[in-house]
Amino acid sequence: MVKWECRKSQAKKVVCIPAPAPANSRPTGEVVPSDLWAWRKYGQKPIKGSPYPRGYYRCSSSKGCSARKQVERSRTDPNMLVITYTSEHNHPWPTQRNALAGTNGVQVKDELQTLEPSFPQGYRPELPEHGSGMQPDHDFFSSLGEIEVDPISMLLNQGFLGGDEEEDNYNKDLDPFG
DNA sequence: CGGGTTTGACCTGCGC
DNA sequence: GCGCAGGTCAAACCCG
Repeated sequence: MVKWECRKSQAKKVVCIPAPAPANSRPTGEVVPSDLWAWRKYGQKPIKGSPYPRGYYRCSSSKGCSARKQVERSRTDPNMLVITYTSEHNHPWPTQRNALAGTNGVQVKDELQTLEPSFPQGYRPELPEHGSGMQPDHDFFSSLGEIEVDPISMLLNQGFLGGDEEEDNYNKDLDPFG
């Protein structure tokens, strides 16, 4: 499901997820399931070999965050989205989406708790607490990859994907179109 | 008014 | 060296 590519000393994570109902997507944009991080789109380009454009997003949760992600639609499976994560967040969790609510800074947890019931295996994301300070190169994101589970896959694994067949299919025939 | 999205231009890397 | 394709920037626009 999750693939890590360690080229040029930079980890790149590629995840394949089923695209939400087309009716949900915007005319020119792709609707991406919330992965708890706040993303700001900064570009879009048509990709050669793919009839669908690719969107470029940056993390807007934190100013100095270098986390980026690319969202493109699989051309073998128009109903599938391929999200590529580049770099990682240099901050724990969104500081302007839930934590900023003012009520408290643990609302993020609430969101995860909602997901928890779907994970009988007992997966519990380690939410870095905002008081313990955050390391510039926190391994949080990486650890997600180690266990091959991350917020977005969590959302999708709930039932969208029956298995890895779709992903496998995507990876083995990448050239039916030339 | 601020933040996010859209969209064209610009820059860079790679293959021929 | 040139052209292509991918990636990023930045200005304009839109929405809450």
